[in-house]
Amino acid sequence: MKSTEPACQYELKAARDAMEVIQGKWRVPIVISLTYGKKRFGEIHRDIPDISPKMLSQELKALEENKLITRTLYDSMPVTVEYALTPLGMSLRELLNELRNWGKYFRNEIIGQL
Amino acid sequence: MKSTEPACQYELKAARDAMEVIQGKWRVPIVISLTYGKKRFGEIHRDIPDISPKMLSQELKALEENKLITRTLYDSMPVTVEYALTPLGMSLRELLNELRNWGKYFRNEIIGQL
DNA sequence: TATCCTGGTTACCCGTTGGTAACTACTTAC
DNA sequence: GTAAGTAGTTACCAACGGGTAACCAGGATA
Repeated sequence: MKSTEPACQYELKAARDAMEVIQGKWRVPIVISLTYGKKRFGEIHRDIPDISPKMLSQELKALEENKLITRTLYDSMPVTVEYALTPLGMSLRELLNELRNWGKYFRNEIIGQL
Repeated sequence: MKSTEPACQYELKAARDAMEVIQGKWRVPIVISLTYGKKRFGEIHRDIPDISPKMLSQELKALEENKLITRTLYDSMPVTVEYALTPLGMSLRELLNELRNWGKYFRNEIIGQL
């Protein structure tokens, strides 16, 4: 009996890399919010009303460290900050599409039956 | 200023549904292992050497509850148990592909630069 | 002078996730 | 009798993720 799939190991590592970046309750929602265009802190917050400022700030930092978003500070009258997806962040589009598609499918198949 | 994207709310919910099912350190690896065909407990364990039997058992139960996999017990000489993807589980293929593709891309773009 | 807007930070707490080690039960092989 | 392979279970514990509430600073507005 084959003990393991050799190719499997490499595929597993790639999937884990991706999950590490996406993992957690808030990163996917934040990135999705930014796919509609650059936004300010408060605008993202209004897109995701149940996130606390602490988590939003923390997760934005993590996304910036992973080069998925940029943070731009404007020295306007009431200091404004704009967050935007980098090309790398935008490259998540397809993955996020699949995520949403499958989420809808799953809801119809399983959750809908309850 | 627009306070929120109306369509965004529905999209966010779908993505969250999907993430809830996939979330955690081990579910994606387990499902990927099973995309290579039905497997026994020990075979999955050999595909994912760093998972403990406790976690493997626990996550297999969770995946079964979400109707992604089936568990079949065979009354053979040394009791064997086979896990296999359901059609719903197989419907994750595209999502998992995107996950792996993006993981490889991310590794090249970011991790590779370090 | 007080309040609101901007965009956060800090301290504290709790529940879940996941890790380790040991143990179970049955059968076959040495 | 002892080990090894089947498929797990149990108890105990540490770390992290995330929630709440309060607070901060600067400028504008009333």
